[in-house]
Amino acid sequence: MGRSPCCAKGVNKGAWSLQEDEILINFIQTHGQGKWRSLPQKAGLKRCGKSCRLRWLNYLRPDIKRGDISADEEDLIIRLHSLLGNRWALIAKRLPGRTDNEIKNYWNTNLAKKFHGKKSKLPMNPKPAEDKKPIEKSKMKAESKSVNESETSIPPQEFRLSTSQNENLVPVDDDSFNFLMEINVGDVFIPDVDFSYTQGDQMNFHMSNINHVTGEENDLSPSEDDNVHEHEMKCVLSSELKRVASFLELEDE
DNA sequence: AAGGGTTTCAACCGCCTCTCA
DNA sequence: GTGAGAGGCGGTTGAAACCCT
Repeated sequence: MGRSPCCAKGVNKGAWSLQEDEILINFIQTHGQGKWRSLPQKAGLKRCGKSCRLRWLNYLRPDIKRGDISADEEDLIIRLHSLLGNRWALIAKRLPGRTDNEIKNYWNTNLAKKFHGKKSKLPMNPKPAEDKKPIEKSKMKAESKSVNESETSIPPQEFRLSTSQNENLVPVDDDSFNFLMEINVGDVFIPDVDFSYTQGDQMNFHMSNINHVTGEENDLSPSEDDNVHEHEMKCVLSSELKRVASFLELEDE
């Protein structure tokens, strides 16, 4: 009947006591972390191994940063969430000392309401004019020329930022995937492009709400020219995602 | 002060992926 | 190549804290 339960009966649940915390900290300090399933028994804790892992990673780890999320951190969370979606662990990797659980909670309690249903309305950092380089549609199409023509359909699936094995990255896990933002960390900029994905033979592709150099609202509404075939879209997205992956240093070692 | 509603966040649950024999 | 076990992850829950009347 499926997998065996990860936790044996009789383990403690709920909030951790100070004594339990001390036992876990002492054990990990002397033996290191890992082997979570066997840890409770070895440490003498009446806890599930996964519970120990979670307690350590989310609360007891010495490098946990306590205190409120700063404005900079919030801004980064917003931008990364726009790019990565609910991939809290990935987002947390970009915020030293913050845990995926903390970021997830922060998003759900503070930011979700703010941005729910507000595509392309994310705050933008004003940038010097020379840094603004919206993708040109003509360039997009030119890039799509290299696409493997034999590939005719892409099943909806989760895209991966890892590019080491899949030369052609495959979007998308949602009805839409939005590059909503202009990433501004380091020297890499991801232009503010909205890729609307429609399941079927074609994707409707259009750039929207591009924050131009002047800051003026653009009027690039979808048109015939904006429609590209799915595999072309794949190529474009692949190119963009590689840039993102490179920027985020998320590619496989 | 009381109590009812709302918010917060630590912890749990269950599925997915990875690793190794 | 395959299956089992362990780790990782995102969604969800629920107790405690907080707020409002």
